[in-house]
Amino acid sequence: MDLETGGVNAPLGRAGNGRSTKGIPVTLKRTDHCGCLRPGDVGRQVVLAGWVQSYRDHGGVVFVDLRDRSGVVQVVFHPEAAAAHALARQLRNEDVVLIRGAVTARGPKAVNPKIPTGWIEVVAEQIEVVNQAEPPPFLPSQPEAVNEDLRLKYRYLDLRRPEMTEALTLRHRVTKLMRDFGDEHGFLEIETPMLYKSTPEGAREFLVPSRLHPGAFYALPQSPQLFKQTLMVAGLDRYLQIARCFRDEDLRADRQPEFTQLDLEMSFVDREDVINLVTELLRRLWKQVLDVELATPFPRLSWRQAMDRFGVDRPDTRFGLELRDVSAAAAQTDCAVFQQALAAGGCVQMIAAPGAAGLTRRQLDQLTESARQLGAKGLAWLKLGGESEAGAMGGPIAKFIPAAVQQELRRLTGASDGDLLLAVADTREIGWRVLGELRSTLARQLNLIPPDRHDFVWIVDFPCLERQAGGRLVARHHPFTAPLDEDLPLLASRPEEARAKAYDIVLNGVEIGGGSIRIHQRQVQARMFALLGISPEEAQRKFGFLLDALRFGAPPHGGIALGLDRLVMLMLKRQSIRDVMAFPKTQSGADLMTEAPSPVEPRQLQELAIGVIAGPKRG
RNA sequence: GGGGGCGUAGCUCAAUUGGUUAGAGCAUCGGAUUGUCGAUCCGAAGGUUGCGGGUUCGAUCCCCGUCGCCCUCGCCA
Repeated sequence: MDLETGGVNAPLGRAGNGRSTKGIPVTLKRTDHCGCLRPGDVGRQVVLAGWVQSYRDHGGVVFVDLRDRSGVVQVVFHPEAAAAHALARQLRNEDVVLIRGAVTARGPKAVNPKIPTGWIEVVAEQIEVVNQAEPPPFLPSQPEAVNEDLRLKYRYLDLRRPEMTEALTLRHRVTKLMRDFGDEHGFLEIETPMLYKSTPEGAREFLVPSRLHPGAFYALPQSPQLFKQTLMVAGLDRYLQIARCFRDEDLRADRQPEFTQLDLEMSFVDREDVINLVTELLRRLWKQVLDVELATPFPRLSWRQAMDRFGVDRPDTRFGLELRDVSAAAAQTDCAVFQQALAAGGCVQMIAAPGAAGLTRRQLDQLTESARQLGAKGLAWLKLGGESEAGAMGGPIAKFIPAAVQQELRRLTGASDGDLLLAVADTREIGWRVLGELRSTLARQLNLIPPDRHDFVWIVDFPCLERQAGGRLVARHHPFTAPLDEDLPLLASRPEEARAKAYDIVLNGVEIGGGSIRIHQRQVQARMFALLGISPEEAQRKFGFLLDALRFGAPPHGGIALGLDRLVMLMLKRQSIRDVMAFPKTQSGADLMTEAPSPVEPRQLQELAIGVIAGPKRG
């Protein structure tokens, strides 16, 4: 090939904007990826393919930063390669090019230590401009953050950014490892239907009209729960799926209408088997993807311990500020709010905020206000030490607390001078809720959360059931969760106290997965439905296929689902699961790139026997 | 459904107490430039201040409505 021709391209005619590159044949074939070249490649002839990230035209020498998925490398055009040089001078951001040249060591003064390829550059001999780009709405290399709605509209530009490429790459490595791990442990990857039966329990469903059955609908699955149990009855023993799930509820930074779970189910196992397997999976993920060695087994808390110590069932164990029940000490005070709460059968709970005795009255008022919004009647506070002498207590209620009880409170909470005690006197549940929330808020405010911690904890022994405001019992996990064997008798007498063979895995205060051992006996399942107020007819209508399956030889089985998006988000320390999904939706469920959801043709509705009551919103 | 924040040039932002011709950096276009890497230098172009209404002599600024995005409570495993 003639090095002087610089390829087959005619001049680009950039200024005239007659910019078609149609009909120009591509003759070069890629040999290497931009970001992978190293000093060891010096001397090699390579062909690179990628996008122009920036160009620096010095009149003579021209530099082009060429980017592909692997990274960026600097390409140099010298005037001696005249044709290539002439084309290079007309390059613009995000043009797509193929470049042939020699990998060359940079001179000592020309090294750029900021990029991995900064010790070498490619001296171009030939360039083919595959496709010219119009000036994009934003540049993938732009240092300032771009509005998220713009990023979502031009997602293909956004995904060119290294952070996004990194996220999708890591996500791929995570799912690949999950599949490999499952394969090693005897799991079969089995797909389950997306067009599914509507079972209006739990989350609101997306409905899909059936053309062949006018007036009837499929639902998109909230999860493959019932199918995976059915697969166990089928004797497939171990099932795994990277499963898409759909829930039509309001969105958050960590919630999308469609999201992904690692869903798995195993036969002839108990709780320990599932916990051990998932612990090993997580240990391996952190080791092989993040190069972090996790200490296993992970700590384990019963649901009740988690609530008593942290006020929530997904405790962030990276910091202290634990709740303490100080009811016994509070009973020995003359404090009216304490006495009233205790008399009403409630309790007094406290947290000790280290070094927070210096909070201003205004800050304390704000805490009190948020406590009220969370349902408390108020928030009592005590400053230890502070303005007065060491060992003293300050605050509006301090004078009602005898010295001996003050000492007892210090002992119970582990607080000392300079700390702040916050107390809620109310029902136990409100105390949990309020102090659990304040605990997180204070930890952030007081900077008590250590970075770079990976605090996993298993939460076990959840209550099976929960009594709703109206007095009705509902399943806390789902109605197929088996009670602990020793708690089976409680179902008849005190059902709220029965604990379940359920487990959640929590990382840094975020629930990343949950599962249970399922009921595999029809009689137990029938009792559970009865407790939940689901009549046999209703149960048969909604879950008949599973009840049938339980009659024909169901093995004991159980499983878990891990939220893949949240898991990857935490691994990458991103603030939103949208940043670890290729094509996420906005808070109102819109896809700004494709403009879904959109109105449809009347003909389509007619075919589906659907009438629309309210029209779509007008922009 | 409720609460809060944001919306100004293609992008990121500024604009004094409501005041005269709405500015800057990047991107774009033209020119210069042989070692840059957020290149540099000279020049140019670029605005329905999300949209609609109101108050005012005068609105980017104040008020009402509306649309969009984000955070959050409710909701949701």
